[in-house]
Amino acid sequence: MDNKMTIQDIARIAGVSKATVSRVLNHNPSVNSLLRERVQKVVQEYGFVRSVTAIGLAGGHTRLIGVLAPPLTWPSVPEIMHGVAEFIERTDYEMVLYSIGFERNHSDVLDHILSMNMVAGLLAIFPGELSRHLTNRFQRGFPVVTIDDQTKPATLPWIGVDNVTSAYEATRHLIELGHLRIAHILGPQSYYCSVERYQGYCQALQDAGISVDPTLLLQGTFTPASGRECATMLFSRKRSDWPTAIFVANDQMAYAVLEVAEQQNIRVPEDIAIVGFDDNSFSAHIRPSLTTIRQPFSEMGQKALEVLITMIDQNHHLEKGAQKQSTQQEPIHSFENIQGASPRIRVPTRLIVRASSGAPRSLEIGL
Amino acid sequence: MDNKMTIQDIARIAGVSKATVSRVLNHNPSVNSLLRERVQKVVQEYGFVRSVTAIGLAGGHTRLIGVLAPPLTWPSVPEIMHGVAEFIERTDYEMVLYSIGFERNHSDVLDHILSMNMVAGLLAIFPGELSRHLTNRFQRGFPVVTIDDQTKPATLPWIGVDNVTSAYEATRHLIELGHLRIAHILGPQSYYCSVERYQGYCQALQDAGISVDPTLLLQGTFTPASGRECATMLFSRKRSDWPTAIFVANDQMAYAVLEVAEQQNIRVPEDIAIVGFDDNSFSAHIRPSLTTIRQPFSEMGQKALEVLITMIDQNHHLEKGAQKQSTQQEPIHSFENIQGASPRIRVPTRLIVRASSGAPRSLEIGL
DNA sequence: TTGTATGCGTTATCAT
DNA sequence: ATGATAACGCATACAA
Repeated sequence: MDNKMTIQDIARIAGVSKATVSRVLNHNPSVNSLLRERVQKVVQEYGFVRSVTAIGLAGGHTRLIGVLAPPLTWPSVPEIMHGVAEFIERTDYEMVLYSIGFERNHSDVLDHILSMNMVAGLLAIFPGELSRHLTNRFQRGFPVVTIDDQTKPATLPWIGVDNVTSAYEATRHLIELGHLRIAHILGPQSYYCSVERYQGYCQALQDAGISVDPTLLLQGTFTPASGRECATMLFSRKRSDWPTAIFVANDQMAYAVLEVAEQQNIRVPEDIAIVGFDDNSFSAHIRPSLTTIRQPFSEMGQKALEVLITMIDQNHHLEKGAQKQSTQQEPIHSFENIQGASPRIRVPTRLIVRASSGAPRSLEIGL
Repeated sequence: MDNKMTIQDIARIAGVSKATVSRVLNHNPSVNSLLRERVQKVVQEYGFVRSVTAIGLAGGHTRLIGVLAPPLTWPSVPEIMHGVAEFIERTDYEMVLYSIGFERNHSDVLDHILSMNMVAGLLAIFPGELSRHLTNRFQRGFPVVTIDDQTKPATLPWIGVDNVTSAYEATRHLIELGHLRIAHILGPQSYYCSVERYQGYCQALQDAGISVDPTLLLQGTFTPASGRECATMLFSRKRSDWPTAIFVANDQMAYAVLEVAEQQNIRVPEDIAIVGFDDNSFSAHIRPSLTTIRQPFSEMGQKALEVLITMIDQNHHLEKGAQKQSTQQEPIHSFENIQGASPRIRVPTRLIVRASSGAPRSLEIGL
C-alpha cells in the first residue's frame, strides 16, 4: 500500500521490461496495445505514480511550472493565482510558487530558481524591473510568460489588457460626465502599464480638446499610502485649483483617495468624481462604490498558463526532432523560432460605472 | 555563464573531489576549513546551485514543501500564504502550491500529491473534511501540519487560535455594551472552528446569566451569500423579535449583514450591533468599520512552516540514526515518536473594537 | 515492437 | 579528512 514502487516493480509484475513501462507511461505509440493494456492495468491497480525527481533527472524535463508572484497580499494577485491554479489542476503539471518580497535582489532570486533547473517554464506576474532579466532568459530558449507588464521593446510572451484604450475609456467617461479639470494619479514608472494608462488619459483629454495640465498630474506608487499622499496634497491646495474629477491608476490608490475625501468631508462624486482601475473585490462594496475598469484577472491567469504549457510542449518536441533531423549541435528551442513572434494576448476590459463617478445606486453594476 | 554546471565541474575547478564539494554544500563539519573556503569561493564565483531533482533522487529527501490551500480568493488565505512565503524564502526549501477547488475529490488530489513523493512535507490550510485523511498519512510517518482546523480527536500538528476564548471575548464585548438579545450566525459545521466559536458564544452568554435562545441561532457557511440569507431572514421577522446585536462567525458574512442592513435602512450600531471574526483587510475600511477578532494569519503561516520544517529535519536525522543504531527494518519517522505529542500551537487573537459595535470613530483601531 | 545498457547530478558508502 | 564508486528511478539510444 505504501508508495515506494518503481517502474521496475511494475515491469516485473506486468512481465515486461522497464523500458516498456516507461514507454507506456509516456504515451509512446510504438508499443503493442496488448502490452500497453497489461501495463496500464497494473499501474492502475497499484496506483503507481512515477518519481518526479527521477523523471527530471533522466529526461531533463520537469513537470513543474514556476510562478513568480508579488506578495499575495497585493490585490489582484490572488485572483490571477486562482485562474492559474484552476488551469493547472487540469494538466500534468504542478506549480512551484515563488512569492517574492521586496528586500532581496529579485534577479538573484530568479537566477537561483533557474539555476537549479527544477521548473520547465516560468510565469512571471507583474515582473516590473525584472522584465529585462526575463527577456534574456527567454531569448536563450527558456519558456517564459508574463502577465500585465511589458518591456519597451516588447519581446516577451505576454498576457494583459489594453491599458491605453482602457484608460482612455475611463477618462472619456469622466469627460462625458462634463468634467474639464481631470487629475490623474499615476502608477510607478517602473511598470509599463503605468505609462500606458497615462497615455490613454492624455489621449482622451486631447481628443476632447482639453490640454493636459501638469499641475493635475500626481505621481503615485500603486500603494494606498501613496494614494493618500497624493490626495492630501491635492486637497491642500486652494479650492479653485482642485480638479472636479480624478482618474486614479489603480483601485488601491483610489480607495485611499476616497478615505481622505471622507475624512475631509469632501463629497464624492458631488465635489469630486473618482474613477479607478482594476476592479478589485473591494470596489463594489466600498462607500461610495468605485467606478473602475474591470480586468479579468482569473482569465488572464488561465490564458497565461495555457500559453506557457504550449510553449513547453513545443519546446520539448522540437528538441527531440532537432536531434533526429539535423546535425546541428545546439537545440533550437525558442518559442519565437516556431511561431515567428512571441504571443501577445490582450483580454478585454470593461468600464464598471458605480457611485464614485455619479451613478445612482440603483444603476450600479457588479454588486 | 550558462547554468549547466554540476558539482563535478566545481570539484574540478576547486581541485577537489565531488564528495568534498557535496560535503561542503551540506555543511558537513568534517571538512578542512581551507578546502571548505576554496570550494565555497568557487561556488560563489560561478553562482552554482545544485539540481533539486538530483538531490531528491540521491538523498530520497526532496526540498519541496507542499501547501494544500483553499482557493486564494478566499479571504485570509493570501495573508497566511504571505507568511508562508516569507518564511520559506529564508530556507533551502521551495513551495509547491496545490490550490484545491471544489469539484474534484479532495482525497484523490491528496493521494496523487503524496504518491509521487515529490514533497517532503505538507502544510494543509483549512483542511476541513480532509483532516481524517491527513491524520492517516501523518500517523504513517509523513510530516503534516495544519492551520486552523482540527479534527475532534486532535492528533495532527496544528497552528491556530483559541476559537472558544476568542468568541467568548467577542460575545462578552457585546454583553458589556448592554446587549441582552445577541444572535449568532454560525459557520459551517464541517469546520471545527465553527463549533468552537459557537461554544465560546454560548459560554459567554451563560456566564452572564443569559440563556441561549435557539431562535437567535442562524446557520451560515462562511460565504457572503449565506450571510446575506441569514440577515434577510432575521430582518424579515417582526421588529420585536430582532436581536440587538449579532456575533457573526466570520467577517465575510458580517460584511453581508452590514450590506443588508444598509439596504433596509437599518442603522449599525444604533439599531443593531455587529461583531465579526477574522479581521480581514476589508474590516477596517468598510462603513461602518467592523468590530472583530483579529487573527494573526501571517504569523500563523510562518509558525506552521517552522514546525513543519523542524519535523522534516528531525525525520531525516532519525532515519539515518535508525539505520546505524539498530537492525530494525522499518525506519521510525513519526514526529509523535520523537516529541511524544504532536505540537499544537495557539497564537493569540485580539478584539478590535470599531464602529459596528458602537466605538466612536475617533477611537477606532487598526486603520 | 521490445529488451538491454548507459547516463542524468547528487548523496552515501566504502576505502584510503 | 578526503577520494573513488555505487546507488537513486527514470528516459533513451542502441541492439535484437
